[in-house]
Amino acid sequence: MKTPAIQRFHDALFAHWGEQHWWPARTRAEMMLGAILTQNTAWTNVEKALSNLRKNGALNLRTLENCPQEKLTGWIRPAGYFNQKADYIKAMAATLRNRFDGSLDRLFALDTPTLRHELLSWKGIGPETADSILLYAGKRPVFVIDAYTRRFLSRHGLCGEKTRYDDLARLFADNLPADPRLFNEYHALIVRLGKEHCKTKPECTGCPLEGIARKNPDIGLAKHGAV
DNA sequence: CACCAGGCAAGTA
DNA sequence: TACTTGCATGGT
Repeated sequence: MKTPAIQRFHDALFAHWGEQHWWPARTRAEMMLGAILTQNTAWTNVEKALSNLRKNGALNLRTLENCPQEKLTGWIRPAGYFNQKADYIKAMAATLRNRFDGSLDRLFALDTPTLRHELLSWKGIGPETADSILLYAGKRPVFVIDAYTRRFLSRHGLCGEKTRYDDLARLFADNLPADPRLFNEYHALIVRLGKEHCKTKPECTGCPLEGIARKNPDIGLAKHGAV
């Protein structure tokens, strides 16, 4: 199904804000830790947790696998759900060593479908976290469907409330070239839109997308401001 | 005080 | 398959 607005929205957002330089992490390990820590949690709290890990030289999976559980929960406490997330991180580190010789290079040598299936088999890694890792650490052309993306699509009448994750992902895959750089920027732009604009102005007056919504009857300005 | 924030697993019907 | 519940901190 063709939905040209998907491409147009990206172009308008990119023209308005430009490159977003995501994911904010220096290494794949830091990226993957952030992906777990940010689950249902404000990014500002994740930054505190990552800062604690960095201060203690624990932004790598070998250190994290061997450190005491109480150390780890203490460091990531600000990110919430710290008992669960500590287990997820410990399990990730152990799996990486047991099945991939502790090498992220070996993990990311897997082809995209195999790597996605592998990540989804890890405790604490669901579709959103897996796809974040695929896109931002693995540079694969996989679109991330998170709470911001759902709100964005829903507000613009491009999906229903109960649309499945895979159907939302297909909406992007079917209307964009499979370019990881494009997927990267688009998702980051959607998050920025949700964070700093639509959050404070749900009606989206002055929103970078208002003009597009006005010109396209299939989108409809009425739905533009809907929840 | 309530409500939310870049989810997921486990249990139930 | 389609709900429901627990997990937890910090900001508004």
